[in-house]
Amino acid sequence: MWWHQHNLCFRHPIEEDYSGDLEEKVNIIIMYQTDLSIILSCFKSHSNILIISVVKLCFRKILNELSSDVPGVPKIEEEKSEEEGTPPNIATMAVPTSIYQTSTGQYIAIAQGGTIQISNPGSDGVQGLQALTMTNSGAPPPGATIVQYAAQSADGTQQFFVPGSQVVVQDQVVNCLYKLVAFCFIAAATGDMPTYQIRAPTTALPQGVVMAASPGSLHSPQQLAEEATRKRELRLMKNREAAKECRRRKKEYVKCLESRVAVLEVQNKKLIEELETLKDICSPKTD
DNA sequence: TTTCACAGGCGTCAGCGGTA
DNA sequence: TACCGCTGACGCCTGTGAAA
Repeated sequence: MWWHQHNLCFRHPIEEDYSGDLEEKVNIIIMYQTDLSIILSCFKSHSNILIISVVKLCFRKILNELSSDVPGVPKIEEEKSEEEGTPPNIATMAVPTSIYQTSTGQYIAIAQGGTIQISNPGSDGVQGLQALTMTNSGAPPPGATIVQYAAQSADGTQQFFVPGSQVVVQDQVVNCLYKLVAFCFIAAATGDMPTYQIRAPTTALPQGVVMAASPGSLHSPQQLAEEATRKRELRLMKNREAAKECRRRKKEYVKCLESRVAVLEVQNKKLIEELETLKDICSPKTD
């Protein structure tokens, strides 16, 4: 069977594949899922040549990726004769206008029309499973950006607002979008949209805080010392609140990642089952 | 009941990056 | 350049469950 002739095997990502980092776990699962999706789509198009090429490409990438991180996972040698350049019959896809790679290796593709596609290291090209569309029209709060999220497995498109001030630059955009994606995965999985607030930076002082006089109005060393003490207490109080908020966000983020892992593992299992079924159908009966 | 290990939360400090 | 917010790291405190 070509399956085994090409030293390919399919298995669900196991715990040993992960180094314990939750984000890495999510990325590895997405990687598997993306590649499985490509393989499945090839299966459905009944092109065995295409299947072999794509499967080899996908799994060499997966195994080589794992072999660099996980001891005991063998590398698959490059087969330049087949893989160099774009094979003439290999699937073609719409190429977005702009592709960026972040410092974490994620690919961000911005297509015409504003759709943002997120792909991960090890996935093939820019065929991301997530798509985000950002627009600034309509009637959202002033300065806000509408973010539409659509996943292949989601029933419908979710929509929510992100304050304009939260749209920052470079990797922070990626982090922000990834959190939104994780959040929407849960929403898509549970079928409802939980309450979620991106809080605007507070400008009001907490109760009990008294604004100090300007330094120019202080004269004696005692007044200067009191001013320094007030400033320190104010700074400590603000930092205390910031630390609480930071921990709350971190817990929420970890919960999102854990939920997403659960959802992706279920989806992976279904994809593998579907793949096994199609494999039996497509395999020669003599094998 | 007491002791101990562990987890989780909190306050603080330090360092980094963004901003005016 | 000073200021500010965010976050990792550290130490402390408290609650909890298991073992003696």
